[in-house]
Amino acid sequence: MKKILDLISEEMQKGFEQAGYAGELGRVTLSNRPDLCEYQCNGAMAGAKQYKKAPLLIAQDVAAVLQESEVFSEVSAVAPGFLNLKVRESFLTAYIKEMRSSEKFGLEEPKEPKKVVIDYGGPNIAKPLHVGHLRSAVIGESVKRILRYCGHEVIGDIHLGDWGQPLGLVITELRERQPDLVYFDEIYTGEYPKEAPFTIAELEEMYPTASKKSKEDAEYKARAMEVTFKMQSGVRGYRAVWEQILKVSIADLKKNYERLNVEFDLWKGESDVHELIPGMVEAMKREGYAHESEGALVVDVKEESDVKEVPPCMILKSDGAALYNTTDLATILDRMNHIHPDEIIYFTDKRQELYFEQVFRCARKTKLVNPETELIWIGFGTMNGKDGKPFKTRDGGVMRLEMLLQETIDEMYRKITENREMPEEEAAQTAQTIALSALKYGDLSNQASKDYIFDMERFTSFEGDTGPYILYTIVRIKSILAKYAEQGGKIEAAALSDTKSESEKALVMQLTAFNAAMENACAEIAPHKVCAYIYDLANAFNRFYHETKILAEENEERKAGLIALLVLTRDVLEACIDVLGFSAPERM
RNA sequence: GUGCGUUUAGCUCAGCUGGAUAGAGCGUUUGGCUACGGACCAAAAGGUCGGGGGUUCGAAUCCUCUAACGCACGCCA
Repeated sequence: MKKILDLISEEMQKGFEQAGYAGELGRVTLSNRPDLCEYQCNGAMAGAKQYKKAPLLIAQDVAAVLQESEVFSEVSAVAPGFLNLKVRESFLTAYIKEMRSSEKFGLEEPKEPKKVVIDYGGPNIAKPLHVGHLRSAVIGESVKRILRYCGHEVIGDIHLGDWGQPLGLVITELRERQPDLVYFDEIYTGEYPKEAPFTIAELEEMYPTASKKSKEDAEYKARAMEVTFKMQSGVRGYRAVWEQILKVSIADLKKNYERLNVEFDLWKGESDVHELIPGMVEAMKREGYAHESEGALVVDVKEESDVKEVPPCMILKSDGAALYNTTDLATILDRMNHIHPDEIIYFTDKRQELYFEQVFRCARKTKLVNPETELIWIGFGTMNGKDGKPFKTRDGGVMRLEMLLQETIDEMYRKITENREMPEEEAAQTAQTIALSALKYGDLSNQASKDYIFDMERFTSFEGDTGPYILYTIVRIKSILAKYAEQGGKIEAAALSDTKSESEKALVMQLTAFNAAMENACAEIAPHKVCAYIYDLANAFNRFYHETKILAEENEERKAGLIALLVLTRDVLEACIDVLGFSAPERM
């Protein structure tokens, strides 16, 4: 169904045309002076020059022809030329009734649904998940859901880092510690053990150790590079260890992402495309795109319109080894071959901007993608601590994602058991649900591209612009609806009736803005717009709730109408938090 | 050095793509529970939108200069 602002604008356009002016002037927006009107139109001022007429006179002409409108209950022209509008309750009621009976509350399907691959998460199997991975996962997941909700076909790919130097380092460290493992016996031809020779905890500890050693000890580093090469070139035992690392690590990653309510459709990684690399590189050479420079193989990606230096995109290092660029390009090739997406969206730290610019240009130049394929990179800012510096643990180390989540859950558990009597198990479950909303809403309500400050106290608060506040509002509605059902009440969407108070009308108006808000968030790839929308909606509801008796309403017809309004509010809120990637409990 | 980003209330952030008196939350001050969840609601105080110049009837928003901070600039990812 059409967006409410479009419907209102259409009516306004008719007004302009009937009064003898151009219809396009009749664009209506939400009022920025709610004390004066509900909607406004500034077209008279925009048309003043064109018609060489005072804006106020134009506005008055338009207002005059709209006095009998079925949409507007009030149209007034005020200086210097604003058209102040109020809409009829019956118009709004008709709109939300249609919303209620429509799929996705009337959100229109896109004219041309796109096939989109979203590349997010990007953990390295040799390293533990830390807070830096949170943003990519949370934002990527939400964008995936928003696009999907809006009718696009979306494939989320975790794009594991499973083929680079970090793996070589970990294997080297393992060999240092357990040199006698059969994996490292290159004459061995038998089967390798099924059990991994390390636990996830050991694995997580080995990388930082090895990384530190390689920086201090050149010989160690050389060994690690050799090991990386052995693994990549398929030396049997090294490949078998690699498989063990992959297995142990993925099991742990799945557990962690599941707790975050993040689901990937594809668990592909760099290793999945490594066979594509030789052919791709060969083709780039053959077609004259790639050339040697300072010993390395590069593709020039400078363009004449550049105002800055854009270094060439490196395809192979001077030692002939592949690097991040190479696997990313091969991944694009792989996706084009097997998925044929219209669009690929990447979520990474914003420091990688230039890097992706190079990769995208290279992919275009070497015709890895079609000219119409959109490659979109979205960089997100750093999650900082209260001091404005990158978030650290109390003793200054890197905060592991698991720890952060657990701390948030503990804090939430403390709060709910303080306020409510609740069975142990339910409290634990609820604490998790609310903690996730706190963490995700705290992240998503900021613009992705900006750095943001992680403030546990603020995010877990039940007051203000927070996840828990949104959940509280939903739970409150559910509680009323449950009581209503206990009393034998029935829920009928058709019962929606004209609004009776200002706060009720404000709530309804906020509901009618749903499709515009969702569409906008989708078009701009901006989950924070969904957050802003539901925060306004929750506020509008709480205001309305506070001054309206619902279950105590004596007129049964009216009561049924109010209940229907509550149901719609709850459903819209839940649809929105679902695209944000969290959910609401029944009680809290 | 070059390029990109940020700068809005004490703090954390919005600002619907140029409109009226720049909005929220937290914090501060004050008021409101014999209704359905007071983990709520209402109100007040608090801003020369980093600074200068320009375009426009009209600028936080567009252009330009400038300052501070952050980031990136070939063999890391």
